[in-house]
Amino acid sequence: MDASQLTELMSSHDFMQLQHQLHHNNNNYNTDGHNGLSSESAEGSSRPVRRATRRTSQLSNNTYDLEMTDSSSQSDDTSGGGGSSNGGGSATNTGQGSGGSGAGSGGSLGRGRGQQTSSGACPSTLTPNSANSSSSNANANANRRRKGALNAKERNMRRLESNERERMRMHSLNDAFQSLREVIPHVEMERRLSKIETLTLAKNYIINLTHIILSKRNEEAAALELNSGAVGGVLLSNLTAEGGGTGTTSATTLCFEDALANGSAFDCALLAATDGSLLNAAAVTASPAMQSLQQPQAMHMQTPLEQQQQQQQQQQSSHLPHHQQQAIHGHGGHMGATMMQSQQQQQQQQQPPTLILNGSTSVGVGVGIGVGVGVGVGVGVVNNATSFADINDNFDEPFREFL
DNA sequence: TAGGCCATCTGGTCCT
DNA sequence: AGGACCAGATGGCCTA
Repeated sequence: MDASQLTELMSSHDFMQLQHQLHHNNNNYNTDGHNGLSSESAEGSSRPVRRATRRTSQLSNNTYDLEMTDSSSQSDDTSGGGGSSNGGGSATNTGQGSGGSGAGSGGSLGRGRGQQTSSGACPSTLTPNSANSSSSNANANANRRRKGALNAKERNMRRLESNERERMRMHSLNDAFQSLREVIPHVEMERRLSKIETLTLAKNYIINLTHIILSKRNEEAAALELNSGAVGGVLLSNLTAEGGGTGTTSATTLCFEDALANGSAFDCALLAATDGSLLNAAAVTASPAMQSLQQPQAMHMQTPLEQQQQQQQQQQSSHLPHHQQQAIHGHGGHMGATMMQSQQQQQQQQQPPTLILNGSTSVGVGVGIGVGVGVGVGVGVVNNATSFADINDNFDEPFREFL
């Protein structure tokens, strides 16, 4: 898959096609999920290597002359960078800075942030000149030169510090981009995603997930009506059963981590049981690409037949007694006797819905997880539960209504 | 060789 | 006042 194809897919928001492409791609690009830089460099992408090289080289080539004391070239021109002995950037600024109408000043005018008080002239360049004109005797000039010399050295130091901070800031930004690359499902490429590609894919992926959530929510709402008030599988919705004698609604947990770790089929059975019974389950098909981030060998696209079988299983399970349902397909670390006890305990309380995003973010305490071929009942106890209201504030529509 | 992408420097602006 | 943020400029690296 080349860049043009990827761009086309990104523009079409077609993540299913992306998944399909991924399914046919045997490349193990970025499958470790954590060491993106090293893995990519080992797989032929030169960008990470180049970045690391440039990090060190730039630092070592930083030839700022901290001993420069020529106030005529530095104190009078704060924007031209005359004292800088760095690369081409400062060379260009030397010609533009003193003019006050260089590209830098013009570019800042276009920023939406804040107000602009000048229309191109650089105010900072006037301050040293005005200070210079205020002193007329030799002592004052000498003091000014000494002061200017100190200012030059100090400015150089400040500039170095500022450059270092800017580098660190950009590095953190790039690290964030890398983290984003690692969680976005995308078709393997011989090179890593560029920044713009990463952002575009992330945006489209969020859009697709939103659509999935909304569609599932609609399905559950329809199922809820068919079941005459029975509480069905709920996806990120805090449904409260008011009819059918079902009592209160327990927490609903959507554990993407479980889905990712489940292997072949990663259909989340989302349970919202009032008394622990499994009434319905929603199958959420996670992205194979996302799954491949943690399990590169596993790749399973749910076929229509499998979906039908799963629906049948779900329907069968929905008629099982409580104790039998608990025995169905327990899942991994979230299952077990103690978990069941915890579930019963937690069912005594009305819990907010829980959203676990790849094991890193947790909201509230969740009860009821079923992942895999069948459906099951489990208890997911989420540590470090954050205040539900606080988390809710971090979500924008349409997700806020789900929480 | 042109174009894309990136890292870095730099100065301006805003915020605390 | 100092730091964060931003955007322009520049040069290097890579690929088609």
